[in-house]
Amino acid sequence: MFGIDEVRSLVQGSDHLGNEQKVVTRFPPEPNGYLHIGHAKSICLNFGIAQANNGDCHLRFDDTNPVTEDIKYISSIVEDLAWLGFGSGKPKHFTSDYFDQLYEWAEYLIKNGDAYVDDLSPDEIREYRGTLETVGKESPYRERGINENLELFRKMREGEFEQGSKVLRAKIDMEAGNLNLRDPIIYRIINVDHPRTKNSWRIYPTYDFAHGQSDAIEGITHSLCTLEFEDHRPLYDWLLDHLPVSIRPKQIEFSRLNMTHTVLSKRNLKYLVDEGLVSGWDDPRMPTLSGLRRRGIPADAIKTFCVGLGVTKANSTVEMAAFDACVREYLNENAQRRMAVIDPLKIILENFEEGRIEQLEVENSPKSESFGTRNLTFSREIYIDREDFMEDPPKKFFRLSPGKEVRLRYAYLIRCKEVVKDTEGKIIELRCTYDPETKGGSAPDGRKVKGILHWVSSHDAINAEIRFYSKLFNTEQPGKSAELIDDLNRESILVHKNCKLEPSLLKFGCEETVQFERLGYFCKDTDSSQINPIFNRTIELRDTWSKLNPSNIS
RNA sequence: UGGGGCGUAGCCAAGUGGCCUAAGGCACCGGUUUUUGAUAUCGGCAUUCGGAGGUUCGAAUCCUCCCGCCCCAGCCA
Repeated sequence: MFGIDEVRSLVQGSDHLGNEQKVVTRFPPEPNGYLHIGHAKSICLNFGIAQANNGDCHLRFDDTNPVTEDIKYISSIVEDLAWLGFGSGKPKHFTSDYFDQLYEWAEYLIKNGDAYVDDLSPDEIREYRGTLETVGKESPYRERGINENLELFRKMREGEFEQGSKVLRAKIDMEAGNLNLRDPIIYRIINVDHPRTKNSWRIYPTYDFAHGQSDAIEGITHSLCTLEFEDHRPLYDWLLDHLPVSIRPKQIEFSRLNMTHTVLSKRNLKYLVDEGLVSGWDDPRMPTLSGLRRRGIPADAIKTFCVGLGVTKANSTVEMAAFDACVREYLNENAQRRMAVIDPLKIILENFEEGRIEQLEVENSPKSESFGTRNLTFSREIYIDREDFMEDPPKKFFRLSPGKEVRLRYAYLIRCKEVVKDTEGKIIELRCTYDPETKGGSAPDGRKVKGILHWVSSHDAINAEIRFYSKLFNTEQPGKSAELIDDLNRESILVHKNCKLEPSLLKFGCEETVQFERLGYFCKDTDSSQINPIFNRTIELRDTWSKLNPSNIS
């Protein structure tokens, strides 16, 4: 087990390096999906170590399999990476750029008697490989002559053989306990054009034959990868030992990020998208970087979270609450405050003159004066949230109820005089009075008012749709004890229409997350338009009250 | 009776033989402050390090055995 500092010292104290060698790491996504928070961990680790050591970190697309990869993913990956604050904005490294070198090295192996062309079928290869508990047996083609191998391999390259009919294998040890060493396939025929090399190649190197070598070509000193590649390290080293490479990258494994209440595998994420269970890769409920961004989570909050993660070899699952805490901590310091009413309940202030409008200058954040101030308008008719009024309140409810007094944030103390209902008995309006002596919210007589409500003035409030997002799955480990779909939280999105916002909110951009006081953090959604503003709830505020009295929250 | 890993509080995780009757964060519980039931702040939360033996004056740290969990039988990465 090792911590991030140990990875750093591992890097710094590496004896496999020459004294003066610069540390170079790499982040090697395969262009076949979108980046998610798990990738962010790897990104922050790799780029972080490079920065800490005055080194470099290469974004390298590991594009060795043209059947699953697509060029369209490259731009999203580059974009997400740049959003996080890493990379130059344009991709510079591709495994496919090394196909010529890789091919040459394959011939080098053949010439040294370290690789051979195998005619066994895929089924036969599997059969010959043996099982976890029984050794494999050697292919009848294993002892072909070097010239025959060379000739066959060149014909493979020329496209003379059917896909699946031949492969190039490293000649290692069919009896090895580690299956990866049982003559691993290093080149296979794939009669498919490559997104970048087009129709130049009919054979493509496997991950095992491409990764370490690409590392060597780029001068990568530390190749950090996830635990499932531990078994591949002996092969990674074997290949480098048998090839004329000048530098020796070192593979170091650490555990991938797992989080509760979500899924972090391409397969499951793709399933959610393909089945229409979410609106797309950038659905605000998705743990993808594009989804988190759309939900309003700042890149810096993600980075802080990732830097704080343990870099160890223990399989672990981080509670979503830890991520939430990180997001709240960041937003509490950096987000401006505004007021918004989700479910408007009209209040008429009977003693406030009709037609009169008052301007109130209020701070944009209690955290720092540097956020500046804005004006709120106050008028005879205002809205509060329906949830903040109870006709027959429980004991500790200190919001508004008949006869009670509360403070309207930044404005005045008001007292509820009368509840107006429609014929159905639904409350449609509250008649209240305000205390003119309490402008700004403090009473000259020093009387304490515990309840404080957010509000907007009906005079200039704007209408908006607000989408409340919550965890995508109800269970901590979705799909563990049921089908994935059964664990889905069917209420992970709740849309509220006809919400009332203070007008200054119109000026905010999509990624400028603001706090709606007493409610949470929100940001404008990309679906938003001038006439139809839409906001996403990024995350709710901590709420001790609803936790203590869940039944009091409608 | 294949190989490779991992096991410190509900979660993540420091710790590499003595200052460990085990840091820190999240979660949780309780107090204070508060014009956000937010924030801030204070306090509580492992006599114990998967278990059992052993070595040692001294062990989470070293040794032995045992138990549990994860990964590997793609011409995926």
